[in-house]
Amino acid sequence: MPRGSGKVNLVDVARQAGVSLATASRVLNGSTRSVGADLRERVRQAAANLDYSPSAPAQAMARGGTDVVGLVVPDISDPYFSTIAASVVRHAEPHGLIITLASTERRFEREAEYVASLRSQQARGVVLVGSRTTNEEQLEALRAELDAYTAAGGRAAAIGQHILPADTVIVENQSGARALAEELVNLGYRRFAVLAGPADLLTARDRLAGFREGLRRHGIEVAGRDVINGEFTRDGGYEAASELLERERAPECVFAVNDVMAVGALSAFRDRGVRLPDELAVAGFDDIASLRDVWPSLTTVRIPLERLGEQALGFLLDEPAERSRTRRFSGEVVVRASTPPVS
Amino acid sequence: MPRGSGKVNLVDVARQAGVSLATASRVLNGSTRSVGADLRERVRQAAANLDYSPSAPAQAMARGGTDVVGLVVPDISDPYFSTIAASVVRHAEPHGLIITLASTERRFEREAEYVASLRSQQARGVVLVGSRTTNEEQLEALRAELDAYTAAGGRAAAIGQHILPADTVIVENQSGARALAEELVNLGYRRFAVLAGPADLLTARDRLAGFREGLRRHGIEVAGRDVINGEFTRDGGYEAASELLERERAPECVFAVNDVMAVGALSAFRDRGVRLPDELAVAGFDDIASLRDVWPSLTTVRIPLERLGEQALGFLLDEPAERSRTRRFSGEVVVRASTPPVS
DNA sequence: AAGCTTCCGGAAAGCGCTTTCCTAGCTTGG
DNA sequence: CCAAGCTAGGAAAGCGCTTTCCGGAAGCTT
Repeated sequence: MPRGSGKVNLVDVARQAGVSLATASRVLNGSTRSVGADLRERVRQAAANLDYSPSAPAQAMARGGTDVVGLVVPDISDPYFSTIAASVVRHAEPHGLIITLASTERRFEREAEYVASLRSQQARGVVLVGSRTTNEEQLEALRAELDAYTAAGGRAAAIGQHILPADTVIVENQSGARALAEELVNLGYRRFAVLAGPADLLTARDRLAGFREGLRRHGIEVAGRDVINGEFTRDGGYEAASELLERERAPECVFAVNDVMAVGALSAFRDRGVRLPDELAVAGFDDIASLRDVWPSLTTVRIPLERLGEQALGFLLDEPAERSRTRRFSGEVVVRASTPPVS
Repeated sequence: MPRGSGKVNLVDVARQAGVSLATASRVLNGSTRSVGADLRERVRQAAANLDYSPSAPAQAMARGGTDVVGLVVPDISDPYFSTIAASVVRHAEPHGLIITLASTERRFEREAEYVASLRSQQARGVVLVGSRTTNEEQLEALRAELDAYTAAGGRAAAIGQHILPADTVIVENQSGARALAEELVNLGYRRFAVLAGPADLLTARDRLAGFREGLRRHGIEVAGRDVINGEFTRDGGYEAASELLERERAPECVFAVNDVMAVGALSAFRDRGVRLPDELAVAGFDDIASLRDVWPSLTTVRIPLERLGEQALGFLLDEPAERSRTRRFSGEVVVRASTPPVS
């Protein structure tokens, strides 16, 4: 490559090819209008010679839009979200979409800021991942921002609960947790405790509610004191589990509302000398791939995480619909070593 | 917010405020030039009223640059990379940088494409994460692209090996592995095997070399047949470990060159009925946080992953240096349950 | 062969912003 | 009291591209 000297633009290419700016542009972006084969070749050559790289901002301006899609997750280092992110990135690439990543560090009020930033960037769409809180103020701010964004032509998709003005991919938390509960009862467990995550996170609430419902079908209740709230993280699970062990009456089986908490709980129990899985059973939710190697391997509810991002992107690429759409994915109970049958 | 009707620009704001375009611009981007307090207030009001959102592409054009930083990782769902990504994202935010994420799915030839795309986007910088292969052709393509990018004013940083024309954050793989080897010998192990990852990945090679060097200091060799190559992933570890068990003479201790492989190996051993950790010890490398809950907990080499992204970003924000800079981070051996002292 | 359509290249009008460059109006000092 | 010096607002020139809109040339039709 010869000296491009870093500042080659279409004008240079056109000049070198001996054609007009318009022609050069037409050749280079495979436009609808045809261009003579000879000129086309000349332009191609010139562009290659000069190592021409089109200015994306200029294109965005002229075209009135970009190929950027914003991805907003609560915490990219959490394997649940990084798996979803991977699926979004993977499916974005073939469509020529560029993914912009934002991690709110679970400070949900920042989601609105990111959406504002995406509007400013003229991003084509946004994918909001993660559970929403019940904080109405935050929700309202986010909704307003999303409305402004879609009014400006942006597309929005959410993965989680359907409480935003956006096409939504829903995980059937409640039915999954219910099925899990029933399975655990079938295995012979009767006394349960739940590590329930933050009280205001909808995902956590749904899973708890579903779990309780499943138990209730068999006449089993979980007392409020056996439901321990905490962070939706590994450490949150560890702490909640530790707290649980202080109680006088230990449960037979602990349901952590996600896998990340469940493995934290596993460690907490082990650190206190509990013999797993015989002395205490543990179940999780999500079936995170990178957590499959813990011992005892987790009984959990498998979510098709790879599909979630794909579907969300699908929404963005589809024609905008009149009303926001919904796609539900259900989970599947997977029984593993952490919940052996009660003998 | 009144009807912005989605298409408000600075001209509208200026008109509503009854000032010129120039003044509106000066107010809104806290420019160097002062503007009378009254006008300033009028512009602010107008912008708020109209729910004005500046066009980032237009700004990029006029300013000749963006605040975008590209992050290129081999696989965002791998906890090693997602941890680094988290640290990059976290430290980007306070500087107003926007992170664009690309995951190559370990197809390294795509790194060059992404750098080209970033040049086109006028991105401020790029952070390339991950081990390089020894494939000279790929390396050359990437180097050429990076040179073109920096020639155009972009900044580049790499996390991994210093074989690219970029400021580099280096993990001291070799010395870390050496220290680990010596520690394992001190614990009483003598017969080792290594799950070595891909033969052409520099990181994997360095760790293997360092490990061997450490053993050699104590007069111990690892035969070539006890070094098993495979993918740098969990499944790669599982498979390599399975292969190992077919051998006639089992080792006392297995070193997997990263934690992800190590946990895969753990599962493989367990699936074959090996009693861990007494019958067979396992050690890893990286000390991935989300893998700390496996049992037996992994002896490993702790890398300050959170610092890596921070430092890389630091390079991008610094004044460009004459020659490319280097920052080294060393690992620290952490002994846990997976390698009990040999009695 | 004249009138039509078709085809293809070029000129030019933006896209929305930043930033020089001017200029009018004030302040200030000798 | 006037020249010199500031200050702050506005006009306008880009930034690099896409895309109408035009017009000349070539191909068809009858």
